[in-house]
Amino acid sequence: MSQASNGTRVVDQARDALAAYVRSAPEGSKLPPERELAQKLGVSRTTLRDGVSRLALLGLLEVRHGDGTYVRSPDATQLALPFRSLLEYNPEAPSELLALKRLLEPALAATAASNATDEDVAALRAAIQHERSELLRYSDRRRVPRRQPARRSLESLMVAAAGSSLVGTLVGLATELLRPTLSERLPPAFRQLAVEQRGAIVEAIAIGEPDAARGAMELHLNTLAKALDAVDQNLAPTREAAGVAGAALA
Amino acid sequence: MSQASNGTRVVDQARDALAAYVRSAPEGSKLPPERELAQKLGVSRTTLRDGVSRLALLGLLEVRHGDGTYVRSPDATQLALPFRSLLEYNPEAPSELLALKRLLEPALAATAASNATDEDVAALRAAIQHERSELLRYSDRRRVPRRQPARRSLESLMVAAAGSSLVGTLVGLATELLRPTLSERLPPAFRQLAVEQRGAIVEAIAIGEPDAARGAMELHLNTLAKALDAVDQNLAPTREAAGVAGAALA
DNA sequence: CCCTGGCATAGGTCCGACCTCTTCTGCTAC
DNA sequence: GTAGCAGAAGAGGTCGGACCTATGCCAGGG
Repeated sequence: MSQASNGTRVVDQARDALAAYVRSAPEGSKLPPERELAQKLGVSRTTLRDGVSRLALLGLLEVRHGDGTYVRSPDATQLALPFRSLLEYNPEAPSELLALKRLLEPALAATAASNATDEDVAALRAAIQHERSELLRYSDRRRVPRRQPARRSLESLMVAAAGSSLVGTLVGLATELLRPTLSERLPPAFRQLAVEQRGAIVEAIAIGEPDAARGAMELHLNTLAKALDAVDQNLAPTREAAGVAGAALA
Repeated sequence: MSQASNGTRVVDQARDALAAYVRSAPEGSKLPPERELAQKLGVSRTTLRDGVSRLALLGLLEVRHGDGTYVRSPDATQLALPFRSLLEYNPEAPSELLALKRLLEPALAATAASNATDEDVAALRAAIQHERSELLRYSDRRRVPRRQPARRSLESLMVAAAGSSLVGTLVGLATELLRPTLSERLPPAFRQLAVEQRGAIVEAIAIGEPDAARGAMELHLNTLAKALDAVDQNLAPTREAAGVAGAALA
């Protein structure tokens, strides 16, 4: 195992024992009560709780007050926590997240285009259709309402279509961290263009053309970057970025 | 502040209070003892320790047994922890890490070529020279000795030259996680080629040619990927990967 | 001058008690 | 018979205090 794990501290042993326990347990299963588990591992409940807390922070466990502790599979949402604290210090975070997406997502879209199943394509189209209908319904309001948690984003579906890889996890992470900034700072008029660009990505994936998907994604992210830059300089972003997108589409 | 922070749990309040404390404290400063700090925040020492443990896991604090708790600035090393646990499950981790590096590092090398100062270049050349001498000294041994902690890797210097960005952090992270696998699974004969390829990258950065740096980095990573694939299939990697590198150099 | 030993202080672990929340159960009222 | 509420049971959350162990510092002896 990793050499960073061992140590003379009891809590590390407890954490490793717990990690081994969790590894062999099925997703969603319930752990024994803390008192019982502590006795079984030969440590105090305080120490056990410390170890549980660390694994919970890593997303391997979910602790529910009054109910129990459950085995979870870590995903981007859990990993977002450490990154969030890191990015809170940095005012450049949005542009850096976007830069990261520009490096990763074109490749991810290409992979998705090669691997997507019919079900993936159906889900992607449904997501786009949902975005379109949402756009129509709330086009006259300033604030976009809270999106339904059940509805997965285009990015997460793309990640699924490309296969759950490290790159996919990072893309999901960056997307989640960037989402609030985009919805706050970009004018609503931009959503129309963004949705259509995302639709183009989906269709490129649907017909299984990696290069087309890559190009469509690059175009989309370039547009977003331009818009964000314009907002940063207190300019009206609509004209310039829309012009860029239009020229590229022609 | 983040809405994920608040909650009815005492430990969350303590953690937030601590985070605020840490934010305003200078790097390297020492926190008050746990007993005192717990009383000051109005929570028990158990709860305070839980909060401290979480911030330590995020890399914002460093706890030293018998000494004290110190304020730290989070870096890639700290962020590596959650990722390490995530990647321990995945046997495909090395190839995925390498895939990530292939997406990020060429761009990073290009940026470094545009931004590197004379001091950066000097440090990069020194790092390469050190790798060369190390190669000579230990060329007849199987194991490469533990590298000096004071000596920074080519990657971390490149990150510094490119400016400390999110992409740089991720590259440093991937490099650190991948290092043990590479040193274990790649034959020692490969180090000679790798060092020379890295030297080419450094010289491209030195003369300020982004495209050359990008290309040199792509070549280096392609070679690594080929070699790793060959090892995975229990083949002798030297011939094939060296051939690829030679062809690309011609 | 260096080394060594011990003391003060810091974090690490344990215990046992109590609090709060969730769930389930069984009684009660309609 | 069913809907709804109250209580019990059991889970995690918090507490305070005791003791263990590692570190840093300083005095004393070589």
